[in-house]
Amino acid sequence: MDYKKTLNLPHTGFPMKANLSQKEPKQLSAWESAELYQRVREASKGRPTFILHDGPPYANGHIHIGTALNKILKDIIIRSRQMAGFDAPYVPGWDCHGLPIEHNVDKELGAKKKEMTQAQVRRQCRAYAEKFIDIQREEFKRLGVMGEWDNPYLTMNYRYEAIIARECCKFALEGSLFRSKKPIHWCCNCKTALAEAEIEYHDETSPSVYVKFALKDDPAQIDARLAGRKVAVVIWTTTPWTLPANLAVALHPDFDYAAVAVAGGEVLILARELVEACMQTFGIADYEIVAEFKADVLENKRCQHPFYDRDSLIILGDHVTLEAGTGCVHTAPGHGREDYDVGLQYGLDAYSPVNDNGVFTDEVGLFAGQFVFKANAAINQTLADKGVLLAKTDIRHSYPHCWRCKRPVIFRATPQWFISMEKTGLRKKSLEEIDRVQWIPHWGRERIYGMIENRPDWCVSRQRAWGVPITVFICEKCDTVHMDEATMNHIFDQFAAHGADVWFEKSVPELMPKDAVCTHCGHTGFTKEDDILDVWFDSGVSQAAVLEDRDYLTWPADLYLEGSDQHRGWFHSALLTAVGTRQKAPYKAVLTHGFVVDAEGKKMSKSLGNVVAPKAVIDKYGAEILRMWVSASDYRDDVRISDNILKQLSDAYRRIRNTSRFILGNLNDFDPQKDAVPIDQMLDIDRFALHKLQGVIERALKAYDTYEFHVIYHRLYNYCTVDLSAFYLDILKDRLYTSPAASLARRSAQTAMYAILDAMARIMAPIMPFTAEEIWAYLPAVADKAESIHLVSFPKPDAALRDETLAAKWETLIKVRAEVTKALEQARSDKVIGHSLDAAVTVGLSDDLYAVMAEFETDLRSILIVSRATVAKGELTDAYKAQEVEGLWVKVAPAKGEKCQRCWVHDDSVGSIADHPTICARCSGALAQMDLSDMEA
RNA sequence: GGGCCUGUAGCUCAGUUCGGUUAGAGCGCACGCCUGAUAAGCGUGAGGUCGAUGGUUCAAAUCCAUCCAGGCCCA
Repeated sequence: MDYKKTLNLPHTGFPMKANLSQKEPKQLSAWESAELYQRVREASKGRPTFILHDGPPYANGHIHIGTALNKILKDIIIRSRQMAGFDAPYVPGWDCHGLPIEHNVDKELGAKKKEMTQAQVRRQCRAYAEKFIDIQREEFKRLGVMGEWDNPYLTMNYRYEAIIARECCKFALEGSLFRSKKPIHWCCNCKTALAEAEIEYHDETSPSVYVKFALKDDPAQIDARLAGRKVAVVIWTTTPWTLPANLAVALHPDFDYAAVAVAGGEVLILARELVEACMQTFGIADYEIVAEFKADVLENKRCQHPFYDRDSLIILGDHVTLEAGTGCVHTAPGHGREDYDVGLQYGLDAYSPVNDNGVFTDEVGLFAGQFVFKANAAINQTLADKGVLLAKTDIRHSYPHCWRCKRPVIFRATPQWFISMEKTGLRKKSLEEIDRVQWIPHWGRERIYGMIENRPDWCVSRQRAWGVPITVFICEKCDTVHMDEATMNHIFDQFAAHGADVWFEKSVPELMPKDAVCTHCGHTGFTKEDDILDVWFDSGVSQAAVLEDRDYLTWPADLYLEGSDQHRGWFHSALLTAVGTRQKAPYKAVLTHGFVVDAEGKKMSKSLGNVVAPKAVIDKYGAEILRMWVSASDYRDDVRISDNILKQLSDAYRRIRNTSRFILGNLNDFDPQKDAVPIDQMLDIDRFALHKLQGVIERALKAYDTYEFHVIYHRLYNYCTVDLSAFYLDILKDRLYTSPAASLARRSAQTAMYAILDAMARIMAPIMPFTAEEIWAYLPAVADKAESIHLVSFPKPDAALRDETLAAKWETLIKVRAEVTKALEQARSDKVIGHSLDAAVTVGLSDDLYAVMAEFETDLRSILIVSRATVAKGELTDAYKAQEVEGLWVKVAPAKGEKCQRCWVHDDSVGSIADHPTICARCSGALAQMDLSDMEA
């Protein structure tokens, strides 16, 4: 007789090979046609909500691995909050306006753009954004991210655009939106402002001049030795044309400066460290340092402008360097970013007497009407004539050029719109709100606090085409900004109906409410502002346009989750727009993740060739493995990815999958409703297994709560390997296979395994939605079993299944077992045994250990997976002495008796049973309870 | 250059808050067993100057300083 047929071997249709990359798309479309997301929403109606508000990715290009990390983390959180008992809707969004899209459309259009209206260009940009929204939407869905994909929020939706305008108007209404001049890159040929991304750097030859600025104040105040002398501060510049706009000379607060006496009794001031080099440049051999001092003695002293009758103030700034020049920096706040920033601190005007063509205005007198670069020569001549030009050479250096016409650009101050950090207390209130938010990790608080504390007013102007305009009107007569509730609502209604395009398509009277009158001068003629809002404003107000505008969401959000760069980006703009209009932070908690780096921890870049594309990972391993990668990493720090790491995860996946498959195979004849064994009738080891499971559940739920997913991954994986596969399931095989199918012994094991796999599947569901669903489908049917695992809740730890006393005994037994396996291994290498069932084991125990182990003696054979196991008191001779446990000796000998052909245990009873001479008494007893009619045939 | 952060076995992570016995786990690797989870399963073993240096202390992966490497954001 073939006794193998009398065994209950595992059977399941659950495949060993996952074939993820092929099967995932099928699963996704099945979920989609079952409208799973909608069903989850319906099922969780009335529960407390958990709102994770999605930060909108930019609708340009394909997703990259960092976007995948971000979206998968969000999905894990959404799914886990959902399964923890919340109603957790997910509304994804896209950021649609802005320069990069306009830039790419520009490239596509080429020369055609010049013949198009702004409205036509905007339509092209809209179509471009739509295309990439569709691409990215499919890519996100492929990651297994579940959400409201058919109704995402888009910053270019008409209603969203209307809300952007409305929020902008609110800042104008309360008076924190104001106009001021600020230098920007300007192309004189294209007559347009340029963003940093539109600048290319090329080498250029410029004049390099050293100019004396005569000190007007009494030099004795600086140093007594300078009393009565003619003193001048020496500056260096490569843009003489900016000298007409000079308002100051900047020194570094930490540098030493020297007063150098030269021929004729004149004294020159410059950085101590640069004296020698400069004197050489000036061709002055005969000089003497008469005094040295720190820069602060010069602060707020006045110099004479070299060719105008006005002062140039001496100021201090950290941007001054000793790399070139004199350590005294010519400062024209209207023509340089650093000059402007330092000028702000001294209340200097962003003076910029240059028009759109790059030509000096009439204000400058001497050089009016000249193109700035051409004026360099005339200015240098004037300096020479005035006797203030110390040296002049040419220099080749890297200089910014226009990306389109390739000509050198200038820095020029033009009117820009700002949101004041001070006028309505925006900075102070934002800082207070920061302390009401939970920052995870906690250092996020320091990071954003420092930024808000130090940032300048928010420049919201962009001289672009693709975006939402700054919707304010300006009185033609008195230049006053016009904004009131009626105007705000009028703009909102028109934008909501037609989009922001109406601003460019309709006339001012059409855009304003009837009878609008300037509150300042009573005039009724207005102009509209042309500038576009900074796109950070667009996404910043998503808290208003999404959270507040959809009735199933809440304001503030429970959580914002983005990369740590967003402390300056979205977390920042969302905070300012919300505090400015609603006095509160738009989020209760902010979670940040690090960046994806390569195997060496280096950032990914095309030039290094270390970029990992999500699609490549999905095609090779499946989205599930990518998701496991996300869950296995401690994302608060930077996250490494490499083929080696993915391969490791792939191995781990197979282990989890196989463990699940083994359990499913052993549950094929198990109906939990009929066959489940009550806990008090279950075998000890099965009860111990359920006890351990409670710990796993508890740990996992806690980790989901604190967003520490790598803890779950490690716990789940270790549980599968150590607790289940190498211990519990290995021991169970004998009982499962050889006991009669419906026996208590087997049903007890099945009861435990069913609880284990059910819990495991639920715990892994947020991380591995595909595999969890697959397991769910194969789990035995019970009444009210949900169609999808994504409709059910997490398992709840059950105190009734815990038994600490039992567990303590088993933990001791596990330590003993570990020592026995070592002894068995030694016997195996000594060729005493092969399989552990070839062995008979005797353990010698100290009194303490014996007290625990004696009651296990009956089961010890099966627990150790040997043919015979006996316990004895005290030391054994000729035995293996335990290394890790005191008072334990193990003696291994070949098992006596024939090997039972059915259960493979060596036992004396084999051969003694007449009907079945090749099997043991235990097996023959089992057979007696079975219907053998099928098998014998 | 400044702000914030990170650095524990080949890999992914514990341990660092409140210093205390030979620094842990799993994977991978090597070797062995099994062939009734089989493109599976079990076991044993080797692997770390805890980024470096200096300091505080009876005692440092843990506290302090400096440096090195890397990341994000600024300049």
